[in-house]
Amino acid sequence: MEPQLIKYLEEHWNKDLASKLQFSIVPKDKGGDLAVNFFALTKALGKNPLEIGSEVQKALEVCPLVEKSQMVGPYLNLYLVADQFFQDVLETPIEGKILKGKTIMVEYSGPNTNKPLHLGHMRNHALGISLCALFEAAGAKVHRVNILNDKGLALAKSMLAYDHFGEGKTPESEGIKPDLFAGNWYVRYDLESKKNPELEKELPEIMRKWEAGDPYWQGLWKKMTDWVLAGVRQTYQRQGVWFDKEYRESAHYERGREFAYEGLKKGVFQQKEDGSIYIDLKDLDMGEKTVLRSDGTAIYLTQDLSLWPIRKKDFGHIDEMIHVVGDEQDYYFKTVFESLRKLDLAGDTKFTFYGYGLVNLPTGRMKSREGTVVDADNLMDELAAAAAEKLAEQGKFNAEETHATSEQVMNAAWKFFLLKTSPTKSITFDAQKSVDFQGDSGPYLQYAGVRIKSIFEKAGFDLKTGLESRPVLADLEFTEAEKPLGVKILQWPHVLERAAENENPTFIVTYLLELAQAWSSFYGQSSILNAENEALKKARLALAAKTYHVLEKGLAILGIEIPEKM
RNA sequence: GUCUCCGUAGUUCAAUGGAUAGAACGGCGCCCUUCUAAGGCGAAGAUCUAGGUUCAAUUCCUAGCGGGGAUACCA
Repeated sequence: MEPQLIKYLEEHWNKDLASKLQFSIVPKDKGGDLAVNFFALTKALGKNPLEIGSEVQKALEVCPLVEKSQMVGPYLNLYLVADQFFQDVLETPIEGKILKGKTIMVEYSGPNTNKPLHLGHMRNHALGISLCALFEAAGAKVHRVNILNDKGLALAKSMLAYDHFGEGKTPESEGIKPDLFAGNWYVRYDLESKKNPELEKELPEIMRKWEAGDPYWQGLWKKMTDWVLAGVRQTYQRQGVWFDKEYRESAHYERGREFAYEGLKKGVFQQKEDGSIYIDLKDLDMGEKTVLRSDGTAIYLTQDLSLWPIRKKDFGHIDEMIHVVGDEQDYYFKTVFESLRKLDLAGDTKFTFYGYGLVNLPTGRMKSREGTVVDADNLMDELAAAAAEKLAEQGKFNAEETHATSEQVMNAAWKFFLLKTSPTKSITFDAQKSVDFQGDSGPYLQYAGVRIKSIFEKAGFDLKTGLESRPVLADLEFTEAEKPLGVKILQWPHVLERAAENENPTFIVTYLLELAQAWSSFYGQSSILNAENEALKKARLALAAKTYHVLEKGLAILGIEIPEKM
């Protein structure tokens, strides 16, 4: 609607300045459907908002789009001609194009292969899933990548414990999820090393043998990482996490060493007397960062640096590389990015550290040592059980439906909870509250969608075909009752654009809540199937279908599905 | 010390420099012989402090106060 208004005003008011007008939402109960403000033009015209407003108001007097207009304070509130308004509503695009032509790589999850996923990963996943879907909805090409941290001291500890006490047990023989099984040996190491501090001394030897390719330790390593990965992948699938490509640290860390020597030869890295190699970032106030230890082994930074060229080779040009990681790694990633720049590897790629705040518990910070880490699978089970209980009360589901739906509701619950707060803020995850589906919640949004679906089922045709056979506006008759919901729908493209530009799914969450509220309020006040006349009924069905499609898209961006029933 | 993120109703969160700061939970009052009450309607309730920039500041700047986090040959 704005483009048509601007076009009209360019012709009938001011050719150069009309496009600078700012449109905004009319606050509740202010009257009007769309507001125009003139703050940006006060200097250019040397007039105050009221003067400009009345000029514009005059120009719009005979505009076919505007029923009437009214100055309220510095704003000109427009009452739009219903036909035009609702045509715009029904034609609101679901997809955006602001990122069209852009290629974005998103790295997320980054599990350690020594234990199961926990609550912290869930925030990472909620953000990773939604960022990727958001960019795609805004027109970008997205590559989802993962880095599996499958080597290191932690894994050596697990191997040691299994080697000493494993007795050949397997996840199958014990009947537990393989990542949990493997993770238990990591816990076991902690326990045993407290009893017997001597154990710790065996670790360097294990690491050395593993790196040297010793068949026994390589075999055990493969067995244990495979267990963890098998379990982690089960969890990924349950959560809707997937990747175009997974990179294993173990597969390319060797390359890091060559990489360090190459850099030294080129003169971008320096060497110390003890043989260690470092990159000088003092000019950027970041000190010196070691890239190769004095004993010649690579560190994680080196692995990260050497991974980038591999990724570029795999995927070609990338406009933006986003790392979704906890914000405590801020400094670390700054050094990675600066190093890539110094190495002249960054090209024109924009590197983004997407840091998110910690997920705390009401009792404080999660600490693996204190056993306060919330396991992802357990949490999801808990949520799914709560959902299943609620569904059972409805009494219209068989066991299979209950399971499928409770999984959908479970995913909606935690994803919503972890996305409704801005990424930069830390979250206190209250398990009790997340199980409570009252009010602002993922299930609330699903419920709104389910109620729309239900209406269409009752009306005897499904939503998809309802969309394809686009309603003819002439057959429809809208009233003021539909306006607030229409206004909300019109905002969608702007919200999508802003969320994509700011790389912030929280904007989508907030919007969907408002949309669902507008829908529920409309639903509560106006009957659709029993509307006063056929034209109004058709109009309301068309509006309901539109609402559904925006809601469905928005929820899909958050990684949330709308169940058939609930 | 330095860097960084954060500070909004009793609580958990929103708010692209613009209208009366939006929700939800909790507490209060309503609404199920009418499309699913996991819902709707109504009333109460908030910007850490002090300066500054601006016609306009929750938002930007400076200084405090309070809380996370980072400052490794860990990741």
